[in-house]
Amino acid sequence: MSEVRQPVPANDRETAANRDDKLELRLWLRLLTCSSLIEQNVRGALRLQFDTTLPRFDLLAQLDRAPDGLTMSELSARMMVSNGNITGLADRLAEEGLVKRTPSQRDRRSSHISLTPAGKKAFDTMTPVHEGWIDRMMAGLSRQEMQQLFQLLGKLKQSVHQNAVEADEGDKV
Amino acid sequence: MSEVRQPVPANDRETAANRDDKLELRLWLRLLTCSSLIEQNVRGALRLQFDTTLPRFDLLAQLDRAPDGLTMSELSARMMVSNGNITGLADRLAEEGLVKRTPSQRDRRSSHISLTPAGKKAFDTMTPVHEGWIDRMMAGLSRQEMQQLFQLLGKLKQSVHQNAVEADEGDKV
DNA sequence: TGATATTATTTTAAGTATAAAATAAATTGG
DNA sequence: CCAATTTATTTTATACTTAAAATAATATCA
Repeated sequence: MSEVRQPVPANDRETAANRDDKLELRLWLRLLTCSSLIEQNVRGALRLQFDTTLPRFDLLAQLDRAPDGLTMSELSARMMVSNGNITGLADRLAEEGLVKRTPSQRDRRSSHISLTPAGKKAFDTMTPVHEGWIDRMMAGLSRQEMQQLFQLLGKLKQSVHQNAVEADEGDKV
Repeated sequence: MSEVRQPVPANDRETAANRDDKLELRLWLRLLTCSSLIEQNVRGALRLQFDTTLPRFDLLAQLDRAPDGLTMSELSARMMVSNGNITGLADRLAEEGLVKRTPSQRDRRSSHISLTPAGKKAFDTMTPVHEGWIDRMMAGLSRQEMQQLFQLLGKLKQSVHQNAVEADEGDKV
């Protein structure tokens, strides 16, 4: 009847998971929903506007913040993915001429990955646009809400580190 | 010197990304860090304790909450992954005898996926343990902090839906 | 020293994920 | 009714991701 369609809740992980579930579980599902939502948006936009992927952009971003380059292990830790994953990603980006490997002098096992000029240029083109996407997606939150969210997520992060299910080394925060 | 090692900040996406970055970006990186952390923990625990994977568990969980089963499209929407992904996952789980496809009577294009008794049993074994992992990882937050976080993430979710970069249909919440 | 352990990376195999094209069935509008 | 469109799913090709094994180099310490 009406020409104005009412907003309809999107179907996501929270759809059928509610009332009777514990707060912890609902919180996790909502956190995952938010994270996935933003990730999908960024992923799609990177593909459409720059014909690249999120892992590639992420790797370039890590390198941009580390002018002296990073080892494979450091990249693996910061991006929180497996070693083998980084090997493949770095291979592809090196093929495209965006990153280069420099063998370490002190340790012949490791090498430093860094941006090539082409890689730096590509990243510098993308990053302000990327930042705009993030700003836009968070536009519905006030400054204060963002700060509060940031602080609460900091607490959550600490809690997960302290109570990790496995690999509980006890000395990471 | 001391026998008591001091906690050392873990290296993650936030490591080199700070001071000079905008709040929005830092918030996104922290959100992604939290999400990845929990995900990795759950993934590892599922593998160690039940020799299964997160996508499989996730699909079973979705079906458990929908006793009448779900179509491929519904699963795809709720798990926020592509259609083709669901096809493959459902194929593997069907091979393992945990889910079954029932052709729809009304629409010959679609089928309903549902848990088999074996699938239900497997899920019922895993879910209380899974819930314990989540509870444990969130143990550092008070009830009130969890509620606040839940509420703020709700706002964020809404904001992302409203300001999506692409596929902005304008009628989903 | 030299055996042992640890660390850094790559390789392998399998699974997970996407986008795009293909297939097939249902819906819509003339 | 029927041509055109939309919808549901699968297929294809490629990329990403992991865990585990393999390699190779470094560190440790009796």
